[in-house]
Amino acid sequence: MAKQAKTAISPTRAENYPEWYQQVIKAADLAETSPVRGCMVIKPWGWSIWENIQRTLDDRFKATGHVNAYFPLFIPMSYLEKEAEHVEGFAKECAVVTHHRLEPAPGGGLRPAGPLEEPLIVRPTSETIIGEMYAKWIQSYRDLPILMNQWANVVRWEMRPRLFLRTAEFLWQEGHTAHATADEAIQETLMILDLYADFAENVMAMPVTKGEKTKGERFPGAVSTYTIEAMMQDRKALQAGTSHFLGQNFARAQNMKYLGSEGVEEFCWTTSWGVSTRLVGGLIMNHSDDDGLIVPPKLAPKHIVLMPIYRNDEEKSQVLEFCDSLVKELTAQDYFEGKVRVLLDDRDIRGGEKSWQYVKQGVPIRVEIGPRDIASDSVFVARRDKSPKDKESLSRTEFIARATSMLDEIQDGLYARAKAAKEEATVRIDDRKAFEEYFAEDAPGGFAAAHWSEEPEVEEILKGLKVTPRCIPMDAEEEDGKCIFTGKASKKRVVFARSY
RNA sequence: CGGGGUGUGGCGCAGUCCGGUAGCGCACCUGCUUUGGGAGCAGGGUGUCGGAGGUUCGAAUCCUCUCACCCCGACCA
Repeated sequence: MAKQAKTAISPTRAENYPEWYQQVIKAADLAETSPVRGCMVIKPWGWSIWENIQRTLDDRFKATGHVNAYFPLFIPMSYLEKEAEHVEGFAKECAVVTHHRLEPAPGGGLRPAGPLEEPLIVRPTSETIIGEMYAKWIQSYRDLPILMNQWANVVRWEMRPRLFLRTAEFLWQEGHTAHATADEAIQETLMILDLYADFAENVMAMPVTKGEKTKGERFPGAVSTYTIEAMMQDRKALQAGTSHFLGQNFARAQNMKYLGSEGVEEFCWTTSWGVSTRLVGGLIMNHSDDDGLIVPPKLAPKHIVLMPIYRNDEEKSQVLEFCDSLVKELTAQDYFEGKVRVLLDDRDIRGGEKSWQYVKQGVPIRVEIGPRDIASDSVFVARRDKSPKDKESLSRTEFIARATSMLDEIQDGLYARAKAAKEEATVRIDDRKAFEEYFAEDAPGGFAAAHWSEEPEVEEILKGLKVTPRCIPMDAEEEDGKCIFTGKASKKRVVFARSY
C-alpha cells in the first residue's frame, strides 16, 4: 500500500477546512448524503451521538418541568399566514403538499392526483399548529403555564445543504410554552438559554457566548431571541441553540387567551426554543483534529474500545477471556449519567487498520490487549486526546481504577482547549479600520466585540465583509460607546463574526 | 434563482480536443506468506461511460435536448 499521509484525514484543517469537515464525517462514518437532495442519512455512529444529546437534554427538560408531546408534520397553509413576520421568514423555504394520491400517468409512471382543498406545508417549525392547539386547551389562568416539548423533524428547503449544519430536513426539539405573564415567559426563555449553555459547555465541552440577537437576526415573529454562539476551529461562529420570547405576537395571531383571576381575558405570553442535529456539526468542528473525529466522552457512543491481539486459537481464547472480564468490570462502573460504554472489537482485521478506525471515529480510550499484556496482567492504553502513537502500559487494576477519571480528564481537556481557542480569537475593536482588518479576506478573523448601530448602510458594510452580528452577550457591560461605522451612540458591544 | 464546473465499476480518476472492441488506482473476493500496528505476493469479479434523440459502417468521444450533482453568490437552526 502507498505510504500513509502523516494525518488520517486529508486535507488537513489548515489546508481546506470545509473539505476536512466533510472528510471527518466520512471517515468517522457519521452520515452520508442521500439520493434526496439536501437530506442526509445519519449512520449509526452519528445517530448514537445524537441519541446521547437527546437523552441528556430530554432529562433536563423534564427536570425543569416540561413534558413531551407530538404535533403533526403537516400544517395547513393558512396557519402560517396568521403571523405576518413569521410568514415572511419561512415562506421562501417551505415544502408544500398539494395532492393526496398518485395515479398512473399517460406516458407511464405516476402523477399526483386528488388535489387538496387547502395545501399543507411540511412544518419548518411548529409555533402555529401548537399555538392552535394551545388556544383550545387554555381557558383560565389555572391552565397555565403549559410547558411542552416535542422531538421532531422539520423541513426548511435550503439551497445549499451541508451535512449536519444545514440540511433540508433536520431533527430537533422544539419547546413551546405559554404563560400568564410576560415576566414568567421571559424567565422561561432565559432559563432555557442557561440550560442550553450549560449543556453545550459541560456536556459537549463546547464553550459558548450567551446573548441576545440583534433585531435583524431575530426569529420571525419573536419579540426577542436569545442564542448560544459557539466558535469553530476556523474561528467562524455557529449558532448552536436559540430561545425566543414571543411576547403576545403568536397568542394574538392565534387567539390564545385566558381568563385571569380577576375575570379579565388576556392574551397568553409564549416562548419557543430549540436545538437541532446541527449540534453534531458543532461538536465535530469544535474538537476534531487532522486524524478525525474527537467526541467528548460524555457524548461518545463508546467510551472505551478493547482490541484483542492474538496469533492463534490458544492465544485467542486466552485474550478474549481476559477482555470479557475487563468488559464486565468496566461496564459496571458509573460514568456521567449512565455506565461506562465499552466495545469489544474482535473482528478479524489487521490491528493497525482497526486502531486507526477508532482514532478516526473518536473513541476516547483505545485499549490493546495481547498475550504480552496478559502475561504482565496489564493493558496497553491510548487516548484520543493524545497522539495516536502515544500509548502507555498500565496494570489491569490501575486501568480499571483510573478509567472514568481518564474520561473526565479528556472531557475537561477538550473544554479547556476549546475555551482557550475561543478566548484567544475574541477581541474588542473600537474603530472601523481595525474592524475591517480583523475581518479582511486573508485574516484569521474571530469574534469581535464592537459598538454599532443597526442601519442599512452598516448592514451593507458588514455584508461586504461577510460578517454578521452574532449577539449582544448577556454579560456585556453598559458603557458609553459609539458605533464604529456611524458614530451613533451605543450602550453595549455586539459580537461580530463570520458564521455558518 | 444567477455565474462556473463535473457526470466513466463500490470510491477516486484517465480516456473526449483528433470517433475504431472501456482502462488505472483504491476498495472488494480467494489463496499463500505475514502479524503489537493503517501488510506482501498471486489470482478473481465488477461498467447498458448520467438519460433521450441525432450524425456515422462504427459514438464515452461529434451535434441537439434533458436530468443530476458540486463549487461561488442571495437565504438560513
